[in-house]
Amino acid sequence: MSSDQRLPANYQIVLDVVNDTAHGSHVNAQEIYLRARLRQPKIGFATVHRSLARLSDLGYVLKLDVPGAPSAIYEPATSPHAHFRCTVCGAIADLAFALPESTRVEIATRHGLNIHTEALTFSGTCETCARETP
Amino acid sequence: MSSDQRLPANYQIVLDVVNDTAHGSHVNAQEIYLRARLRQPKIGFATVHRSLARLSDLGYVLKLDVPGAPSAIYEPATSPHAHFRCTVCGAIADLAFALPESTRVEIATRHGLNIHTEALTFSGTCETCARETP
DNA sequence: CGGTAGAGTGAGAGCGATTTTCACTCTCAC
DNA sequence: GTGAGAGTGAAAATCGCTCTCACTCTACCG
Repeated sequence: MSSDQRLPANYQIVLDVVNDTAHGSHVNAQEIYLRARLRQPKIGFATVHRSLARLSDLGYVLKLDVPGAPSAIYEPATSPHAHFRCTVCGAIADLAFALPESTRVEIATRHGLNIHTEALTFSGTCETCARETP
Repeated sequence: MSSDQRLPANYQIVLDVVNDTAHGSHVNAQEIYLRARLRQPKIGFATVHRSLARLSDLGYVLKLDVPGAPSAIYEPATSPHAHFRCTVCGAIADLAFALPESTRVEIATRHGLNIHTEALTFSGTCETCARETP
């Protein structure tokens, strides 16, 4: 939290928007743009994208590329966890699961890789959709 | 391999192209289009995409949405494994690793989900790039 | 105080992957 | 042979996202 003051005002607004996201909800850039406009009506689309890219680089927010979803989604940077996407309703949910550190290390070692990030996404039908679409 | 005969000729061509892919290589739709044209010069771009979508639905090929990659990539449907993408050179590699069945079942049960597919992708730098970009 | 270099900005054009549209062509059960 | 339905290719459309460019803002120098 030390260098927050150094963020340009707009970046801070975007960061706030993402962080004000309800826990477990997932917003895309379009949605973030709309919400940021409520706080700073003149902010442009490009700026939101630029901010998200930078914030993601800095590790302040998490960018997710979910297979099947039309656009990237963002969430506050929290502890690593997996995601689930319902192929029927498109909803995305957090799953409290992360690969054990040891597994990642072993894979990296075995293949001579430097692993920085991991993305684990499941797809299928959620409880609700499974009931409605048998 | 039972119902292959029922596939429209073009779909079969696209399937063949993907299956003729060198083991471990990863091709995108553009590349598949070019290769399919060698076998059937009149095939259109739309048809290739349509074929891939259907073949992917049928489980004959695997569609991968790799975070950071500009386009989806395809590979023959084989046993499940993870992928690695080098953020420097963009190369994609197969990793012989899959989540244990039990883990998937447990997550599905705990959250009341029907999990059909899982996608596990790591990002970082490959051995070569790590050497060249210290 | 100006004065200015460099980062940041918004609008709109541009881009690349994929999808849609549409009129045409096949296939095949009858 | 014929008609319905699936398949097809070209071109246009869509859609997220990135780039460009002229302008503005900020921070620091003198």
